[in-house]
Amino acid sequence: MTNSTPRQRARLETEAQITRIGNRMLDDDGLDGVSLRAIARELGIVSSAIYRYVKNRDELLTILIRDAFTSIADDVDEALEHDTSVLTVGVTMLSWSRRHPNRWALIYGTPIPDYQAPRDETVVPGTRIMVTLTTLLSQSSPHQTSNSQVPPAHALDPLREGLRELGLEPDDQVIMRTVTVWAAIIGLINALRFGQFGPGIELVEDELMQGLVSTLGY
Amino acid sequence: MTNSTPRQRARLETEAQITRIGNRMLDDDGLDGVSLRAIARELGIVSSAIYRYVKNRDELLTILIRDAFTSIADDVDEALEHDTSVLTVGVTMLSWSRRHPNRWALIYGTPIPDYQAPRDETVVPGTRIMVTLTTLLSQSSPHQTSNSQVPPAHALDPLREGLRELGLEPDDQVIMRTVTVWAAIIGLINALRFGQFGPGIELVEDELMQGLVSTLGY
DNA sequence: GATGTTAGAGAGCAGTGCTCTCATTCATTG
DNA sequence: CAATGAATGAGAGCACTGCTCTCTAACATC
Repeated sequence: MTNSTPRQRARLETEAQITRIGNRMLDDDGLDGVSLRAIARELGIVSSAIYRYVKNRDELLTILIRDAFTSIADDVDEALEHDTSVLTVGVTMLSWSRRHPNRWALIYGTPIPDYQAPRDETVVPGTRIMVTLTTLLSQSSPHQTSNSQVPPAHALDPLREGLRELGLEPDDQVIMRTVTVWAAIIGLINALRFGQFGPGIELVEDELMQGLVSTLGY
Repeated sequence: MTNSTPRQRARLETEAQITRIGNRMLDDDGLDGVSLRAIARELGIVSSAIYRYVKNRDELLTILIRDAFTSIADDVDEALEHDTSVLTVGVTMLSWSRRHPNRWALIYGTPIPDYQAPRDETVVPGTRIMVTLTTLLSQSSPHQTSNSQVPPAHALDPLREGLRELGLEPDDQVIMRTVTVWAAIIGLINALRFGQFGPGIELVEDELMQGLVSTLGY
């Protein structure tokens, strides 16, 4: 006896198709191109029927966001197996962003208006790389002694609490370094992906990442 | 004899009102809240009449973008008069972003889909801070000797050309340092404004900027 | 085989940007 | 000063979005 009826199988298939089409529309036309009506159209279904599979547009976005976070974190994890370094994190993320610019914008760009990320679904995959980076920076210290002063202990409380929930207990120096490195890496990629340096810069992306990481002392 | 008819004066007033309302809607509800129909409604005008004053939505956005770039660059210029340092650039931009988060997202966040910035109108105000930063970094060298290797000369050609058009001729070392510092500062502010570190981090924004700039060697 | 759930159709609401036509008001010019 | 032409606004309409509600038909289960 099969424990799945034809209807159940059809539903799973349709759900998978929806996320597939959604991801494709995101890649092709950006977030604005992701339209529930267009997906329904492509499924050969009337527009209202799509709501049998997806509560609303935000729920679809949550799926796409989770997918993207997972994809980039998987890439980073795999790359770190071959070479465990901050630079590897940077260039791997950079490479991923080059292949999926719209997905990058979805997870690291301007927050989507009115969208509220459901903690349970996106927080965990969304923090994977940061956790990895924190442990990485806990082990290796920077080549240059960074003279960055640590702010008053209580100021870092909320951040420390957030990291504790993820199973980490780094000291304040490491927290500060992590935040700095994190912001710098994402900032560089954002600046590149969003074209803030004008055209032509694509040719030196990797060199810029290398320069940045080495400037940060890693 | 007045060189302006009542009609001309009314037009100027209406145009000013449109940008005023547009800016307010941007501040209040983000870019998605900026709707031509809503502006027309507030002007007591039928929706189609708004197109007598504004070619289309993109033209309004161009105005808002130019305004924002000018505003933040003015702030930076004024702050630098009192204290000429990289840190001042960073904290001033950070402070501006705190006061105008939606305007910040407009100019430094994810590019607006399908929007094409008209070179003549936005490029000049949009590059003011970067030009300032480049000259700043041309004069003062970093405290730590950054061991960032410079990429092959031709790779920086497009960037060098862009800077030349703005009246600058920095050497490659300075270009690399500028790009790095620029990306790091914007990246940190983006990460803060876009809530990538979770809630509670607002309390240490300035300290983070201080730490970042000092880590960069300034 | 009756019952209840699920998938889908279809109409409709409110909102957006934008275009086109028509009327009215104003400014300029013969 | 009267006529011409430009500027302003009204109104209807198109195409698109997310989303809701009601109804019907297919399917699964008891």
